[in-house]
Amino acid sequence: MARRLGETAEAGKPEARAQEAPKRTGRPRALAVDRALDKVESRRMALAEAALKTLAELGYARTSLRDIADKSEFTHGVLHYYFKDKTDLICCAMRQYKAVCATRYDQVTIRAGTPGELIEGVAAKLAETLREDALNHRLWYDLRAQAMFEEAFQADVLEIDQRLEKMVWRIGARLSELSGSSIGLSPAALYGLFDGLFQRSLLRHLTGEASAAADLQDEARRILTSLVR
Amino acid sequence: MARRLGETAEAGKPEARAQEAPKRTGRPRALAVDRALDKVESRRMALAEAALKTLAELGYARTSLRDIADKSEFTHGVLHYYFKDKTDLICCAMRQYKAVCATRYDQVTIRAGTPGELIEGVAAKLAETLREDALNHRLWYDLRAQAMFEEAFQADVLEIDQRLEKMVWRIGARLSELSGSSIGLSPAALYGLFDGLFQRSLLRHLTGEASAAADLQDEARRILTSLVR
DNA sequence: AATAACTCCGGACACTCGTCAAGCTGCGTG
DNA sequence: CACGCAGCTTGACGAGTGTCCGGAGTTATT
Repeated sequence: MARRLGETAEAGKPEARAQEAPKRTGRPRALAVDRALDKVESRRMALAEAALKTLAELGYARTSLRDIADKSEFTHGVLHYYFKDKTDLICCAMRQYKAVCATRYDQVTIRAGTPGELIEGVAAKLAETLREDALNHRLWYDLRAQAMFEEAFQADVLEIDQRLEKMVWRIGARLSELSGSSIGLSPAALYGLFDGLFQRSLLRHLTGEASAAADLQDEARRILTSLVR
Repeated sequence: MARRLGETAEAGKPEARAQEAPKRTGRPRALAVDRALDKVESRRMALAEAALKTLAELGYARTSLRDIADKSEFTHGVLHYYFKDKTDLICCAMRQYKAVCATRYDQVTIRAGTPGELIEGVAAKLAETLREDALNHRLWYDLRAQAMFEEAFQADVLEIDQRLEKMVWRIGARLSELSGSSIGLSPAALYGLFDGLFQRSLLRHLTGEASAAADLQDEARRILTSLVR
């Protein structure tokens, strides 16, 4: 007989407990339970990664659960074993994306020793990102637009947005520190500036405009230079 | 018996000729033909408007042709009489949107007599737009994201994007003219700045942040002021 | 008046979708 | 060894999709 939600006290569909506190307890047999939880969590992560890959390729509107399953090593039925529904899966995928997204420019920011180095490094990194990670970024813009319609996505999107704003601001703050002059834009404005510029460049890049990355690099250099002048 | 595509030489599904040159000729009987074309065109416009309304409400991913027809005075069967397919309808709707979208700030730009008036006017208009036309704007961001996945939308989206950039630049040029000092940003950068800022504010506004519009107004004022300083 | 063309309706089609239930397999525990 | 459960597959369901078609009603032409 098949299991139903809440049928057994100990077991059951894993996502029910995956939402709960993942704390390790010192009780007997906790080790086996922990290993099981780890396995569940690693499966969830693998499926979320497949979801990200599929969404980046097809876009939110054209991605079905079967598409996602095809990109994983499982079949479509498993998705409801590890996730409550499609929304739950996509939210989980976004949280996974979140963990990586907002540190991309930190190495450049930290390593730069002069304003010029920082400006060149950031501009080059922007162009590199546009060229080599365009699909993931178009997914981000897609999901952010979806969040304007679908309440379930809003919390995660807002948090990612804030992280990105802080990351951009770290660049601005470092630039200010290295140059000794304060930049005349608020964190929100600086983020809006680079986000808008990148989105514009991404659209052009994806529509076949070959110079989009180089143009972005030039533009970023010019803007950053004028900020400290 | 039902018509098929290309069955008759003179008549046929109207969208086939709606794509062609809509020039009025001086030949006999042209008047009746012209009136028929006008009627077809007005139907297409009405349906495209229903499409825009529906898309703004539900988002691209959740909008079906039946939803659109429900918002019009027709049933779903008519859509394929006036449009080749769903993509054709949405593209037509975008072209209709295009006609209005890029003149929103021109009145403010023209009427302002001092830099302060222009800055205040633009900032106020931004906030007003956020408050009163949020749904149409989230549709725009949605469709722009879709264009990154769907080739059919790219041409129209790119053209709208260029119009918006020019509109923003008209503000910048006027500000430069009124203040006598050149602003230190390129058209692309200025557009990216305001587009990014507005998109950020829209997300916050739609997620229930009550101060989003006021914050946008303050931020815009600050930015514009610092551009001419 | 008769005929043709234009408009529009509503149902039917062949899918695809998210979801769920039943059953198989292999492993670990009693 | 037998049992039970976790993990996964397979197949089915009902709802919803874009598209197409036959026909009815209306308008225009001859």
